[in-house]
Amino acid sequence: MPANAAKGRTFTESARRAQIVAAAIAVINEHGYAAASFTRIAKQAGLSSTGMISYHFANKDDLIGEVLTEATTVAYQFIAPRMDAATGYRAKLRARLESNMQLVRAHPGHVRALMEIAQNAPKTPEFVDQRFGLFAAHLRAGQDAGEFGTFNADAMAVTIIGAIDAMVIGLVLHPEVDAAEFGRELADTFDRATRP
Amino acid sequence: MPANAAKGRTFTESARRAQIVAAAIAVINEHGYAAASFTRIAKQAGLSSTGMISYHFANKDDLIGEVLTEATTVAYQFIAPRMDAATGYRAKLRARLESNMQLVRAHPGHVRALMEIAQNAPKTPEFVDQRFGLFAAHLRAGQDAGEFGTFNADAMAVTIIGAIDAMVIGLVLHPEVDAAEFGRELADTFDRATRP
Amino acid sequence: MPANAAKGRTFTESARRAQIVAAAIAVINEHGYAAASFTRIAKQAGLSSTGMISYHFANKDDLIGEVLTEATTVAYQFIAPRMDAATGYRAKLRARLESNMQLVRAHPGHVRALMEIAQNAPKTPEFVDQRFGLFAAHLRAGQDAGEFGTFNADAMAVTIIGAIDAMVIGLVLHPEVDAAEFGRELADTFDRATRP
Amino acid sequence: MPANAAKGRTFTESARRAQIVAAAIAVINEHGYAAASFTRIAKQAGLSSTGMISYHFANKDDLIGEVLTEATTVAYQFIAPRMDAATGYRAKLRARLESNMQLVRAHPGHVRALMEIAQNAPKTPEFVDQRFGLFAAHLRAGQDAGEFGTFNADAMAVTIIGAIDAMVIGLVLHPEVDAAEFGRELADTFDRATRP
DNA sequence: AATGAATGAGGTTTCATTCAT
DNA sequence: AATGAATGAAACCTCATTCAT
Repeated sequence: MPANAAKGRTFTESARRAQIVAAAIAVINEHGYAAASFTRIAKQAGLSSTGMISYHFANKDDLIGEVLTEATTVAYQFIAPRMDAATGYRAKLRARLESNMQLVRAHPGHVRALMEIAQNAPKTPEFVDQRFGLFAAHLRAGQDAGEFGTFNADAMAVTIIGAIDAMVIGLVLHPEVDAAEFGRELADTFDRATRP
Repeated sequence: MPANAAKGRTFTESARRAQIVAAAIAVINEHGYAAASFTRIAKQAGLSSTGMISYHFANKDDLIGEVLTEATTVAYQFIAPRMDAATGYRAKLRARLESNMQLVRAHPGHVRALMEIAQNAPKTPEFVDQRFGLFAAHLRAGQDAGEFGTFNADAMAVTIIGAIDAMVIGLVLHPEVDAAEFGRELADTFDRATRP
Repeated sequence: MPANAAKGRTFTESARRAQIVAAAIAVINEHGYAAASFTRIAKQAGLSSTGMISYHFANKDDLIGEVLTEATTVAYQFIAPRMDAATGYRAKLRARLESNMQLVRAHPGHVRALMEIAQNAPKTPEFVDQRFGLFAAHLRAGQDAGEFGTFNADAMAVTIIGAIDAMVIGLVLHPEVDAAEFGRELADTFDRATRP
Repeated sequence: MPANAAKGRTFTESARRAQIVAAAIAVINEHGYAAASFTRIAKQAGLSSTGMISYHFANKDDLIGEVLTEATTVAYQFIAPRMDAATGYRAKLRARLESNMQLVRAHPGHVRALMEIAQNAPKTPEFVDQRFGLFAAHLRAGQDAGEFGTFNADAMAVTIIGAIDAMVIGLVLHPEVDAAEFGRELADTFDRATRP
């Protein structure tokens, strides 16, 4: 009687969850979030019943939440080291923007799923707020350090996040575009915009 | 037997369509696009059955299309004169950005619906592409005129559009925020970013 | 308040009915009986509302009945003189079968409609029974006159009617087939089968 | 989540499918094909919802297809051995016709359903064509063997099939008629018609 | 630990018919 | 004589979830 039995998960249990999450990501990529029903996910995962999914996840939110966690983890593991390698708020911002665009080509499936869920799933404000908070804090710290100029950090955070997401979606939809170049352009844009 | 009877619309017919469109906008605002079912819209409009909606609109796409038309018309009528009043590509860009944020407070329902539909409805890439084309053309023309600096106009167009949408959504979700100020910040941001 | 106001029909009334019947026949030919809804018929007739149809016909059965009458009348007027021109039961049977197949090419629309209705409409047993009675009587009379051999007239009537309908449908579906030839073959078949 | 889960069917699953197919046959017999809605079939089967049917069958075509398979199987198993027992094309034709009429009394429900579906369902031309092909081939082979006389085999095939179907329907509608006798009459008719 | 079966609400759409004007 | 508007039942189908085994 799992379905999140107090988080103490056996090996099999974890494997099953991972398998289902992977299937969900695949389905979202192929058909979009709206079409990611339990039925389709089960079929994709080669499961014979949707009951299987309900057994391992408390409900759909639980599953989608896990997909979100998986996707953000992948993103984080890609972006974080690249930011760490950069020195200073300005350079870190550039690293963030450029690596985010490279991520689109490195893990297209996860990125696409992330975007679809963020846009369409009903329950993601906390996810949005968290991202916003991190950006705003970075900008304010950079301003305090004198690396950034004068601007409303909240407004700028929203602006940058929106720009990132739009460009990510654009790159996903247009695989022929040079992601690295667009990433540099994006970084240049906000480098100019945040200059002291 | 309407449902788009060759466009020749009666007074009553037009009134009902408008009423239903208004109800759809209200429902989308309250529950989001995904939950905007005929049943909910009918209830919101005080209609006794969904058959009523099907009678006046050929199908859901037809209804959503009308909502989109209505919302974009409202937006256009708000923004266009403010852009016209500005002189030069740079000033027009600022007017566009600032008025777009004022629009959020002037017509919150229409803006919210517009965003929800653009993000969630399956049939809107043309709408997206059109907006992108207009922005890219404006930027290129401004570059040719020497008002803007050197940058990839496509990348910048995506960036600006994403920023607009994100800020609009942010303002919608946070009514306490000073939209005019955020609009000015947004305009300042891209004024710096596009400077020659 | 017509809808069969005691059969006393004005000129306009009759014209309207005829127009609607013609539209119904056209729709049945294009989309089949099952798709012959009031909505489609009204559109075909260039009417702005299905109310118009309900106004002139008591209900759908009434309309379909009129279509049936119209089609059978056309068929009768084509076949009757050709039977009359033939002498004797045997020759008349041949004339009936051959002319019926020629009718398919002469009035394809009416024939198609007739078949569709006879097969699909729920309320046509009387029509079927009437046709059966006429055939059986003809066969029995021919037997009494010594022109036909010994057989169960009822069974033969059913057999012939079924053969006619199947061949009609076949000809309708295969316009390239020589209807006159198939008509002769059909006549030959039952000439042999009914020979004394 | 069945609905044709790659054909690997459980016992329960098969039982339910059979139950639903049986209910569909019963409904078609009582109310005709057009009225054989999921709702009515579910009620007939004692099921509480139409979702149940959708769960076991991919869609209505799937269900109707199964009904058709079931009915043709029953018919084949009745007719085939009787044809096999006969020697020569002429005798086999007689066996076919006579046994087909006996089948009406042996399995009235299946026969009625078969007729209703063949006539009314949209997706059955292949079924019709196949039957036609078999008959035409039999007739031609018999002609080549010198057992049948000279006639257009295609025309004769259509004729015989039409006669069969009409008589089947007639027998279904008139239970008091002696099916065996009518079967013999039918066989006699085409025995004379195809004689060399 | 897992599965197959079932459920019932909800989705959009089409339909014939009614009625006030 | 005609029309536009409305109705509500019924259609097929999909969904997330539950439960006995």
